[in-house]
Amino acid sequence: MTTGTETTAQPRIPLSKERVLRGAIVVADQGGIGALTMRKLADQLGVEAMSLYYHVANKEALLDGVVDTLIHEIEDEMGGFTPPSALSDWQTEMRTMILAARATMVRHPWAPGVIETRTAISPALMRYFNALLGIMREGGFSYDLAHHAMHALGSRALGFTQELFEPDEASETDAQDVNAMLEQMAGELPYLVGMMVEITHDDPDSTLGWCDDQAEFTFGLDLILDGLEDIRART
Amino acid sequence: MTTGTETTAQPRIPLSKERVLRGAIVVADQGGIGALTMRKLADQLGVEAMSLYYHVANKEALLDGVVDTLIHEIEDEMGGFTPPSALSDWQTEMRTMILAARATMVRHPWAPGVIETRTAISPALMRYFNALLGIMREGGFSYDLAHHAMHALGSRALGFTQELFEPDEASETDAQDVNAMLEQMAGELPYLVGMMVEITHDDPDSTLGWCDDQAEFTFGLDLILDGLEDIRART
DNA sequence: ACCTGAACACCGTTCAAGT
DNA sequence: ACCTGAACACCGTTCAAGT
Repeated sequence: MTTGTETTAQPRIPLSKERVLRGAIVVADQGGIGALTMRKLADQLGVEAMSLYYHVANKEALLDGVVDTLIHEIEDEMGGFTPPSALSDWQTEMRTMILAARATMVRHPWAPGVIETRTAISPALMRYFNALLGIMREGGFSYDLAHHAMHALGSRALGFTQELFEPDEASETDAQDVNAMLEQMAGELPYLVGMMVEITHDDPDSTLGWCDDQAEFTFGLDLILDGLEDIRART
Repeated sequence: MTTGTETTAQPRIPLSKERVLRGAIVVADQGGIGALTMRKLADQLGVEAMSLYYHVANKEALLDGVVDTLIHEIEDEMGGFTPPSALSDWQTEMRTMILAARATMVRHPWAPGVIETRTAISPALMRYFNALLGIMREGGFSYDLAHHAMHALGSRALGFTQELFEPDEASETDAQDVNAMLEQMAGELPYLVGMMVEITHDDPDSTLGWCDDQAEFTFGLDLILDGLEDIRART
């Protein structure tokens, strides 16, 4: 009851589902998805953990809501998932939309992991997909091809991909360590070592974390979009 | 000490890292990844939870080992990740290898989720990648293009993709429910509804879980492989 | 209507101790 | 060398109770 400065949490504003969801995003942004526990979220909101259950059924429902909020964020930034403008071709419209989604994923690196575990599809996500399908339909796709296209894109449709070789960000292996390691593996893994040697040679600064994620993302995206356009034009 | 039948666990065989890892795979296969706790794994092995820590540093290390074992399984099935045979083109070799990996993922549906969370790369996975790179190199790829290719494939290189619209397997929504739902959404989501109507119309049996995963996987895979071949042939 | 305290079942993990 | 018991810090969640 001290009238001291209320720095982070203002206990006066009553809780609401929206405040809970926004709080969850803040917690995950600051501490990673591991920090998003009911207890820590409650702390962040200046409340007891059990109060959250009044606004959200359980943690799964919380995560569902978080994803929905995030997609909503993309929608607002784009000024709504508007119907295709017919001002440009389907491919550039699709590219623009997906890269906008990607920008949000880059701002919330923990989001892909959460999205992957959802079993229900959020209403906002349905609107997003509807918009992508609209772009393809107006661009001359059959529903059948558009359906294949969604599968082919997979998570890339939402602006992220599952990399298999995620370089360990924690271990700051420098170029020298890498070279020693490569030397050792060269016998068993000639092609892998060959690739890494060539790439680190072309770019002296690069180490194991050598990849330009944005460039690789657009390379893969365009590869798929170009392939789809080929099929569309042929049929 | 009763000489009764030792049904599941034989406490006589001493624990070993291999037995722990194989046990973990059994537990996950039977009860899903949620069932894979140190305590339940210990039960399965007829041992106390704390005994596991003698053979495995912690749960993260356990999961690292599980992934390594799984890739090893692929390797054994294929008779080793042999160098390219030069008997066929790079594209069919790549396809064969990736579809073999996929078969293992289908047998262990929880595996992709575990693989995604790994931060270290397992030795077996390195051999797998080396083999893929070998196929591409011998097929006429530059290391630069092969590198792009690995990124473009992402998790598809290991036989799985992240779908965004995973139909809820639990809810057995029948065609009638789906139609009612579609009716309701038609105004806001015309393209999404249009696609689903057409697809459920073409195949009267199909519902929300309408997709042939294997067919969609190969469609996306071939789209990427064809695109890569185009680039390779042009340069 | 909205929030809380105490309690429960379940985690991963430590550490000293047993054989 | 290999395994265990007791204990700790931390989860999500329930339920009856407070205002």
